[in-house]
Amino acid sequence: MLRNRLTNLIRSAVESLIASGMLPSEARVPVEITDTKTRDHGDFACNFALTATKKAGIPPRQIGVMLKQVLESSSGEASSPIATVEIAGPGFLNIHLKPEAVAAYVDTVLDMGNSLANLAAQSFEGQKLPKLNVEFVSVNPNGPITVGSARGAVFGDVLCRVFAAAGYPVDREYYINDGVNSKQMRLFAESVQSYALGLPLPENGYQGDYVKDVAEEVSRLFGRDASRKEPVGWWQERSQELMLERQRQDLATFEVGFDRWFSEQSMHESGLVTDSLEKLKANGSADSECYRTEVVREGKEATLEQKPEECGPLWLRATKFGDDKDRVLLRSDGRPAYIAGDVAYMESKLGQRGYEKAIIILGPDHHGYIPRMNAVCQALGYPQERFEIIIFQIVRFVKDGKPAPMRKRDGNIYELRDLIDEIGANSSPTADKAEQQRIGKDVSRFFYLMRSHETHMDFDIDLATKQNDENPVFYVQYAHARICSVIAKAESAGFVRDDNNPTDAALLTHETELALIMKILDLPIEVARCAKDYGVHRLTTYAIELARTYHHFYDACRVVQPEEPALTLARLNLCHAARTGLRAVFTLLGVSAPERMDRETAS
RNA sequence: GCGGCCGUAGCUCAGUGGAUAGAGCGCUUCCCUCCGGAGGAAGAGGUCGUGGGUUCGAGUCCCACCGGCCGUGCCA
Repeated sequence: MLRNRLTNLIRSAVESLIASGMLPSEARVPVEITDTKTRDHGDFACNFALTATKKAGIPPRQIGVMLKQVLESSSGEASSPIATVEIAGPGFLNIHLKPEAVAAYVDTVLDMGNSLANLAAQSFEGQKLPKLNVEFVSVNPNGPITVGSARGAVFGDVLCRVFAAAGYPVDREYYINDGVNSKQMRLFAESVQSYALGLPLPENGYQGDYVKDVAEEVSRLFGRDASRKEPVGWWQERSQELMLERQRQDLATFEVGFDRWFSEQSMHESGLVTDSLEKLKANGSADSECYRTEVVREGKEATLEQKPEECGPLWLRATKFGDDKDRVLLRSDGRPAYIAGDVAYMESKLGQRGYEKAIIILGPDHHGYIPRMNAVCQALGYPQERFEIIIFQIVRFVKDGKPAPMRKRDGNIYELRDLIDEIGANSSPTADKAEQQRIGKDVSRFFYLMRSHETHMDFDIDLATKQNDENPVFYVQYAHARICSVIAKAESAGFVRDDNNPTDAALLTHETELALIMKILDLPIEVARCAKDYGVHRLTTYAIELARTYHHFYDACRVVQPEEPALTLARLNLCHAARTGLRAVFTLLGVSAPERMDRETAS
């Protein structure tokens, strides 16, 4: 919007200088509008003169002078938002905007309403955006959603919300590792069975309350005596189903949802696994020749060596596609290796179901996976650009200032649901369960999202559960509650926003008013950037900044003033616009927008 | 060994190759005749791990080193 207009203005100014011969055509470098750090540097800055100086062969300040002339000569026209241009430092153009041009955007924001974030799509205009499949979480159905996997869950969730706002068609998917031959799933089933029937736990069996929960649920649903007679396969099916249900519930509480829960086993049954392996054999990427290829490194030299191997397994020749070693697809006895499912799954996404790009979000223990999966992608004949793995880094849990194991005192795994419940109970002891979960969800989501997914993160459990004032989500939500309160106050004084009765936005001239408008307008730009570089944590920073900008405005400008009805209405509109902006970020972050916040006073 | 990530204020961390490096918490002051004080204003606090390089310009990009965390399977 505002930035686009400025970019276009400067671009055409450059063109006119080139047309009149004052700039050589080589000077046609991209125009970039940047933020300024202080008010002294204007509302926006442009570094064109600095970036173009070399190609133009003209000193930066001289280019600046020419641009200033062109831009200011047209600033008298009503369509130009530019008031003045200054040349500063080595050759920055500091652009000062007309206050009324900024103020006019309040109406734009109000018109957009809930779809404000969708303006991000403007940054991708003219681009064909690929149809995306984003797979994330995908925790094995033999364990709960832990506080560790929760990081990937919120990250993936918000990333998908951002993609959608930016205009990408996107489907979210959860991969269920439910292969019937899985040893781990069998052991899990046996463990559940032991708990349910009071038998001794198998060696290395699964322990913990969640296993007991599943066991009790099986007994409740099917009867202890009836289930006693059932074979392990029956237990496997039931315990897997119930475990998945628990995961689904926890994710729902966390406001993370999926378009599709995709079963690994279904691909074995439908023949897709076999078909995909045949495809690899047919195109020469897989064979059962009697050798094994490995990359051998000596210093910086790397060579491919073929080593003798007993005949039998079906090999994916992954080394052809940059992997370190070839991978077994079918074991010597004909049973598929795990990666066979991955091959079929890739084929399902990029082939069968026609997604133009598949993204997988994985934890830090998976980066050995990247070259392997890239090889799978290429072996199936798909270009590398159509597949991407995003790794989020580890969450380290800290308690009492020391690294803490991911288990609670009673030895149970720290589940996401425990975290949500603890935060909610501590911050609002007397609220009902649903309200506590809402608070726990808001705080934990925000906490996870504050850090970049690609950096390590210390999760201080004491901090998150006890000292809630330190969590900025309350600061941000308070701004929203405050706006609601002001709007209610205005209403009781007889001031109501009315689309049919336009207000005079030009009355908004105070520096904090203009700063607030410009901050709201930044939202679509932030969203577009997130869609490009996946840095969704910046949305939390943005939310805090927007809240702060509102508090500044609130402090400096009184909204409800019966003796100034026109100004009151103009400021009321600004409040609505700010609330629109806050709600838009909240929606992206999956954080609620409470209209009032009542602190429980600790006695 | 190989690979990934990190090192910025006392603590937890932001920071798009741009000008005087920011925020929250903590610390020291101040501000309700006023729409919610979960707020605002001011102050103290920094060799951006070290050393080179790239360029008009580096916390940001490249290389080396130091320090920390993690991963490295014919497992699923």
